[in-house]
Amino acid sequence: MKRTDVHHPIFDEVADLARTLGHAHRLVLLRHIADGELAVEQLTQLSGIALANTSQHLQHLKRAGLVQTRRDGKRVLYRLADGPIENVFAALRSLANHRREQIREFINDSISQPDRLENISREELVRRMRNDEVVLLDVRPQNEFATGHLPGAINIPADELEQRLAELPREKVVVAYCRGVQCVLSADALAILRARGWASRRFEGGLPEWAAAGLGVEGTNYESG
Amino acid sequence: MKRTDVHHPIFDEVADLARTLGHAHRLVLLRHIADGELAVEQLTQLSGIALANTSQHLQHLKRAGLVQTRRDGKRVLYRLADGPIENVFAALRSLANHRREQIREFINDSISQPDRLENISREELVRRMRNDEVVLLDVRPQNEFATGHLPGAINIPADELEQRLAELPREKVVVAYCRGVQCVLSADALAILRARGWASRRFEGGLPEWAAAGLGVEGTNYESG
DNA sequence: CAATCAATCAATCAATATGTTGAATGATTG
DNA sequence: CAATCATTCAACATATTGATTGATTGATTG
Repeated sequence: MKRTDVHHPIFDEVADLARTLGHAHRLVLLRHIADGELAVEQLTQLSGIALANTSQHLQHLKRAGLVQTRRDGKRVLYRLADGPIENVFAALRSLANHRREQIREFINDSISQPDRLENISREELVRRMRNDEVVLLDVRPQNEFATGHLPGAINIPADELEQRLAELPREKVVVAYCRGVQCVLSADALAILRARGWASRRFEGGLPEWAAAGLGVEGTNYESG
Repeated sequence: MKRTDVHHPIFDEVADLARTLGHAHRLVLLRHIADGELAVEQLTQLSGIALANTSQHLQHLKRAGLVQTRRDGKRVLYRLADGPIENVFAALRSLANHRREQIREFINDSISQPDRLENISREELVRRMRNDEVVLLDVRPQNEFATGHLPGAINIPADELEQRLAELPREKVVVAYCRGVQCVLSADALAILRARGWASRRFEGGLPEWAAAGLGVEGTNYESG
């Protein structure tokens, strides 16, 4: 009788879009791409996904209009397309968190609680830095660290952290940071640190928030970036 | 050993969620459920999806935590679960629209190019009104509407349209009109409606053409205006 | 131009997802 | 309790998706 909106194309379009986001690998890739233009091989390194597989997922993302490409010499650089992509991701993540909180009301999962126990505000960070209560841990790659970092920060890229934990003092609170809210490196670092029993927090805003607040940055040429 | 973010469970959870939204049938079902608690068979009627199939998709949604159920007699009623589900929906839809608009830029510029698929003639409008196939949408401000409007028209000023879309029926073609050819309100309205998947047309002549043709006008004192 | 590098393509297999059918369950009605 | 109604389950056929491998294309380098 009532042949309704099943046939309306918007549902198919939205579904396609959702399906494109429906694979962890593609989400991981998108996340990295959101941090800036990256070549395919860099993405394989960052994500640990096999080369051809990475390429396929990237093309899936491209077909869906979520990323765009340009060629630079022999490399193909992927960047985020225009449009409210981050909103979708944020909404999905927030919904996932909401569900997770409901399910795990009892369990104290340090990763899933993006709250006061995990994050440290810029204000609190500045105060505790003055009191020398914290150690800053920059978990970005070396080159990014060299360009600019928070004063006094130690640089241990996230993927080396597990091996180099010994370099971190036990007697202070470790505050990890990376490229900013959309970057998960510091969250990963926190998971590792907490698993190993370090007192640790995450400065979610990362370098961008710090610099935007007009606080000093150490490094070669952060201004030019 | 490289502990990258591929292993971060949030990506899997978000991906699961996205995959659940990655099928037009489930989106259609969700959409209906969002309007209120509904039983399975009602949903099959509304959506046109086969019974067992509907049930399966509903259970998929339930597993994903997007809907909840309760029993009422022999029927099982589905309702939307708590949490920011609508946000995800809205974000996805808005992204889909964004892409669609980019594609459409080649095809036509909806405001400047009168397009027969978009505009409805007075003759066709009259005919379809007689058959009760259309809903008239007056997008002018309230006071103008009060003075005079097409018979049976609903009044939703253009700038409130986005918030009040729920007031419009899905099963009829929405015909938007405003002050006449030189007024862009109805064109804006059409953009919104079509972006959200409404079957919609524009009566470009608006109230002036209607009245000039000697057709009846509802309202307090159109003559005096 | 041959060698090399980055990325994509093509082909395959395994794993999942979907739609359909008909049977089974759970609750209500007479 | 048998009959009925609403929903779910189970099983199957089919389609889609994902990972892997090796070949191929495009651009650069010497």
